[in-house]
Amino acid sequence: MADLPSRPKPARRRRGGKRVTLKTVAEMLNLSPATVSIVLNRSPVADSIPQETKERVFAAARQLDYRPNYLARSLRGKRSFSVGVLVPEVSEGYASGVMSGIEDHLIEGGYFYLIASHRGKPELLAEYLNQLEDRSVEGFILVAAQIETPPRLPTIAVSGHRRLEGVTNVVVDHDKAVTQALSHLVELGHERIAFLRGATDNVDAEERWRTIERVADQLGIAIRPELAPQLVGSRYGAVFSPEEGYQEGYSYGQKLLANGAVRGASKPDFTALFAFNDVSAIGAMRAFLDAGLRIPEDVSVVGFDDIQSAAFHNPSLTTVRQPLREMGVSAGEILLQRLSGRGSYPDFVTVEPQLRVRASTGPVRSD
Amino acid sequence: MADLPSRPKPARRRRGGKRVTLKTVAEMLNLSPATVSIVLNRSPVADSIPQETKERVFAAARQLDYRPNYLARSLRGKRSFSVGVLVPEVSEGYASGVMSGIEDHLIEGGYFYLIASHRGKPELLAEYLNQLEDRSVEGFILVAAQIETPPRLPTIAVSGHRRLEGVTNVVVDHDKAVTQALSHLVELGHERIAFLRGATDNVDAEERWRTIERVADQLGIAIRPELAPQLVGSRYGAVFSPEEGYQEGYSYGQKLLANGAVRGASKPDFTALFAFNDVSAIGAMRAFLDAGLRIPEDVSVVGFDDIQSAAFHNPSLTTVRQPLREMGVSAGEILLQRLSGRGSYPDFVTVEPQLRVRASTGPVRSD
DNA sequence: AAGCCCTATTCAAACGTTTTAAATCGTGGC
DNA sequence: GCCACGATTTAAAACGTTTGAATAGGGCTT
Repeated sequence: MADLPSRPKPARRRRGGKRVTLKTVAEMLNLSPATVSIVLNRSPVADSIPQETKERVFAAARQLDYRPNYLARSLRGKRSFSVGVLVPEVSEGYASGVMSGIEDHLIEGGYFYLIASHRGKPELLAEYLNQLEDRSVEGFILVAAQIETPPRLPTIAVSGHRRLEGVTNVVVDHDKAVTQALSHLVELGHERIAFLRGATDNVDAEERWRTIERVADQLGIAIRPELAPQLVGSRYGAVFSPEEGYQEGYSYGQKLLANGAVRGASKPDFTALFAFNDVSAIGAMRAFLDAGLRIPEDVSVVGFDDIQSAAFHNPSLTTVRQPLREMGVSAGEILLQRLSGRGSYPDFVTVEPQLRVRASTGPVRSD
Repeated sequence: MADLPSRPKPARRRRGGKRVTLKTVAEMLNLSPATVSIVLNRSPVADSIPQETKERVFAAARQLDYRPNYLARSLRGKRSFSVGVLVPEVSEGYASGVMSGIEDHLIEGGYFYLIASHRGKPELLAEYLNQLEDRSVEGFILVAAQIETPPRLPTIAVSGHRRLEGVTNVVVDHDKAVTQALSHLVELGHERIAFLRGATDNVDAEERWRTIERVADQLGIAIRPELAPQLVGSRYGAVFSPEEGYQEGYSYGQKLLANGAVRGASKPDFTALFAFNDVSAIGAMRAFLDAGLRIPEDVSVVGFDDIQSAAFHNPSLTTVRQPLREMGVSAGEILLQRLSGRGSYPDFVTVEPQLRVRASTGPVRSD
């Protein structure tokens, strides 16, 4: 790869205008295609071929700029060196974060990936799984996808949750994530905390909420249902767009202010918000600011994910970072391992969250 | 597609455990694979096949859940129904915006796409172009990629600039974009305007700057070199990351404050900034805010792109929206047309920018 | 009855690999 | 002079499809 740029312009087509194939190379050397193939692939049988012949083959291949035909090779060898990646929407921050990591090991390992957006629709997801299988992908990486039945091929689910036959789940350690966030608030003196719960169609929502209930209980935090509304999400059929997420966060922020309103007081009956994700946190912050509240003096806000803009918001957002890129890297890596087929594979791979303390959280003020 | 979910679980493998192939179907019907293929593909020759036979074929195919093997079909037919997409980095906002549109028509047209990130490195780009060509893609879509020589396959360049043989460029109308932005500032009374120029490795930088010089001249705006520094960008070899972009915007914001400092005054010698893009605009805004300036009272800021977080920033960012998704849609559409090979194709396709006026711009104050 | 055109279907090659079993060819042992 | 043998190399099948040429049967014309 390093020497590519300096290499002279490749021929790739023979003088006749025909593609350079194994046969072309073989004819040039007065050998058979079989021999050339064996040498070029360094197949075990190549041991019995004298060094001198090998060198002739390599030289000829280089001279003609022979490039094996992938389709033919895959057809014969039943390996396509491709995997399918299914995301809700490529432009959505969570998915694109994960995607950026997927590539790392896959391409090194000689794999490329085909992408499709399922837009949260189960029927589209099913359809694409079929189409990609028809295209002979060797495995799948699913990001934020709900599946009931395991695909027929080796599959890695990023932030999946179910234990399914043949599926490896790459998940963030929710217990640690939630504990970090809530402990941070507790240390700052917060006791009355509001929450935004994830929508039912979000793969992480249920697990995370269960964890929150458990950890809150351990820390002695009471959860008041009217201050823990569940986001609706974009539902099946809608395109997942961050704009909608912000809007939803905004309106739920207003809702929280209404539900937590204290007669005669300018401040609501909670001092902190733990949102389901950064997008909704930012929307809610905006609602708080618009209502004349100060952040973090009046209300502290904690998000989840650490999307790109979280750090550059004003005020910058304290959040639990999910290492999206690393999760993508793991997914690619594990799929590669599974495809090379050595033995067993894990059901779950857990990655570590990290609390990023920024400007949106501060100590409780008792004025 | 609509009836897929309700369809009973497909067999896809025959009782023997062998894949269902054309031959399987043919044998079941006592016909030859050729006939089955002709019928299933509705090839012209199928006219001479009686309706009754056709129906038998369709029925058998459905019953066995026959799915043609893509690799075999592509090998034979020399069409892979795949295209290659090259972006700087999938998680980068510009690229993912475009990507989300690319998919629309491609998948409808039976195409999938393979993605790779060139990370701004020409040698990686060249390498991937080769690898994808080896994989028999039928064409390319390049996003924010610098190429000197045209690829061997039909290519659409999104925000390319050069006129290259075989390449269709999808570009935003820079003249309109710049005119809208600068007119807006002029209408607000701004005369002393600072700029951030795009880095040399950015495909849009040169074109946009030339346009700015021209339009500024028309509008009677003087460009002062010390207030129009050029961003350095991530240079070849670095991963394109928004974080770096923000940081760079921040430090260039500080630089502008230094260059534009007026002895004894608390405000700099410019009342507005037209940044190269939203990321640098947001970084610079942060620098201004940190320096105690108010936005837009002391300095108005205009960005470019309208990335997702522009609207939700505080203050929200006035910017020139590039219809990224639409540009992706166009790219996919045009490539599809070119692949289906009807006649000639355009060199350039221009899309319309749109000024989004938000809270970061306001009238000049003379206090 | 030969020739001919239709209709319905099939043959066989081709796409470019990989792989297994087998062919070829000295060579040395007996 | 025969045979086994190691060392090289190859023929041929297989992967699953598409397609242009070919076939078989039958009815129709002259």
